[in-house]
Amino acid sequence: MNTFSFCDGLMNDRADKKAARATADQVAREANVSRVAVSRAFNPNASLKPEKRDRILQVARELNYTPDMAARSLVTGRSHLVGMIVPDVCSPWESQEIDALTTALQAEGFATLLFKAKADFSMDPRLLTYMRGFNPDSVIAFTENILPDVLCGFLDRAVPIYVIYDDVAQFAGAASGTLYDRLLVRQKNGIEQAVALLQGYGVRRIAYLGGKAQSLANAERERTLKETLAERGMDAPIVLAGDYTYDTAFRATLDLFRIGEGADAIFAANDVGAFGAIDALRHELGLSVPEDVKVVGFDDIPQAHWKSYNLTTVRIDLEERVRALVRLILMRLRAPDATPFTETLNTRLIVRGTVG
Amino acid sequence: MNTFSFCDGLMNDRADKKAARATADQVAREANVSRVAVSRAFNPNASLKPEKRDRILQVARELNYTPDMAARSLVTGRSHLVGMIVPDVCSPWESQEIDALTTALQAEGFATLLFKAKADFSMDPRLLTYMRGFNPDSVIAFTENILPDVLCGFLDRAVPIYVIYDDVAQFAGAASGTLYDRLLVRQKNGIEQAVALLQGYGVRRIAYLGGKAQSLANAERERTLKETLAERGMDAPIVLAGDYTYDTAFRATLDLFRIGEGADAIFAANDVGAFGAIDALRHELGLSVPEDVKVVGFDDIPQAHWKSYNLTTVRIDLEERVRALVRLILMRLRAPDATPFTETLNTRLIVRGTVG
DNA sequence: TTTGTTGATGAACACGTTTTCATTTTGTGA
DNA sequence: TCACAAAATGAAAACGTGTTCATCAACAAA
Repeated sequence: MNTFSFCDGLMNDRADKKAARATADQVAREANVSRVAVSRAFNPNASLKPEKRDRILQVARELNYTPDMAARSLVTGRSHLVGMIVPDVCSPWESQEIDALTTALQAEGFATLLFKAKADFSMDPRLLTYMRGFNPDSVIAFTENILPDVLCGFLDRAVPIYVIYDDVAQFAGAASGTLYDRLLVRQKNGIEQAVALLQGYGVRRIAYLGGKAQSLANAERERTLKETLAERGMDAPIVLAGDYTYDTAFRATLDLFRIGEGADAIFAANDVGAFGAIDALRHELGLSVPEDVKVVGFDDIPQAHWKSYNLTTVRIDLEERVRALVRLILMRLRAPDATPFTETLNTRLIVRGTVG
Repeated sequence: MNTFSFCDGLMNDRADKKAARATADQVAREANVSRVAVSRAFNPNASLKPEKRDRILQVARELNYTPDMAARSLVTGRSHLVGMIVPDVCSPWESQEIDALTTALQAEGFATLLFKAKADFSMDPRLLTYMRGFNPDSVIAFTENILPDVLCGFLDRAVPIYVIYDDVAQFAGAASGTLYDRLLVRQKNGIEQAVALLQGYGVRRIAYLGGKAQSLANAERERTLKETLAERGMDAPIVLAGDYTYDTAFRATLDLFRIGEGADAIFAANDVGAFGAIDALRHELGLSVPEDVKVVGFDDIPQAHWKSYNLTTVRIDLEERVRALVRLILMRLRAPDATPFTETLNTRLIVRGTVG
């Protein structure tokens, strides 16, 4: 129960095939054609007389026939599977991303193969080994401390790998060495707008409530915030440790005001953290938001517009991002050796009720 | 973009195999054994001299070899894939369930194959056709209006299918006709406790804020609530239409108090709906919870303990439920013809701050 | 030593497709 | 009608594995 029973422990008891699925041979026999014709009927670019194709598809429908993906994968080398490695499916932001990616990929004929990494963003090496067995055409990792190069070592076919740093996705192909396709998020815009707004309200002391320590997204946001404050001649932020969770953000905020010196505004590394901060301020410290303390989040998850929070937050457009990522994957699969692409997305501030 | 390009629109361009994965033949050659021996080395119950097995596994590690699941699936008839059909991955309850199921199944050597159904709980028939191609060993559907029998028609192998009604999971095997494995949730306990608590506070007029109309879970909860109220000699509830979303719950609550006659307590079909109701009461209607109106939810999602809501809710133990479901799947795969099993789970009230 | 039993071994087959290639059919213009 | 290109067709090979079956070695019991 505690460990994987993968790879070296699989039970390979043969399945009962009493109610076996229809095969291409059966369809061929029934329709008086060769098996090859059936195959061609299901491949739109193959040449086959239209009426013949129609008849075959008709018979296939009657027999409830579908090409077997395993067999197809074996000869084609394409599994039509996209592996996703996720530490926490419950996280609102990640679940949104999984949802949107699955929808988009499904429309392109790919199915999502979901794997759960460990909660600390790390990954059991055996998980990679296991995943490799399924031959995914591409891999998207939400796990920030497995670097593309490491992943590449395990997936030794030329599999496009995208590692999502929340902000950055990188591609690594065994062939392309250290050159990656990149999906970048320009944090600057949103943070710039947020800081300008705060400054307009006369905010002076800003606290940054961080995400997971290993998170590169978190590092990038912190760096950009510091840079922006400096450019505007404002004081450097007080940095609090966090881990993207509500509870940790809640406690960190309590500490900031009870033990520490407090702040005029809190910049949280993600929306869920912002919720924790808001609740600590309002329900435990007796402070009001935004009158006493202003709060800004990151992500703009659906919960951000709930009236209890009504959060002002820096938004990354999810649909745009997913479209871009899917486009990268498809292009890379089509042209494995093309020179690396780079797509850049913008962020912008969504102004709601927690500032001003 | 709008429709599936499944099945009849697949691009089957051959993948470049320049960096091909190691095959069992290569391992065999390198280790001076037959290919069969390699196969046996990876199947623990096969008989093979221990030292030979060790040597093979060693070579396999060096060559970074993993058995190809597609090939294995082809001959074995087992894909080690569990298909999940989900309308909304973002829903907190469903994402929790996906997360826990994936973790548990992964530990048993199964990977999760995720498909997205339409938002109205319905499913494109082509989605089933598509999924069938991957030969999942079992299917878990979160989509309430695809009945097991319909699913069975598409998956004509003896595939265990579990349809999750949030409260009820049923199994349908082509062989077993209309007899299902059943995973039941006893709603009665939790609702009983909630009603008793409300009655103790002198509540008289209760509103039931429903979930999706097609949802059987919703129907069951409404029915049980009515039954319980009747048993205790209380008035029948006012029933409001909903769809499990925050926004709809928010508006329904406004209507109830502005157009309708209001209520002393609101029973929401799920936690997210309860949040919508609470926010409408507090932030739009100027009423306080729990003093003016008491609110009870369903599910006990992680957000329920957030201070802004601190929701009193009827809990279904997720871990227990997932364990039971995985156990059912494994047993059914091991013994396809065994007589149907039934597991029953309980619910209980988690008392927090929205009542009392 | 002989017999019987158990465990290890590899050749051949099976799984359900796609693809290659040589062949046949169809269509088009002179 | 003929010649030629283009499209349609099916036989056979390939993909990478698990399993069956007959064989062989080893070892214990008679």
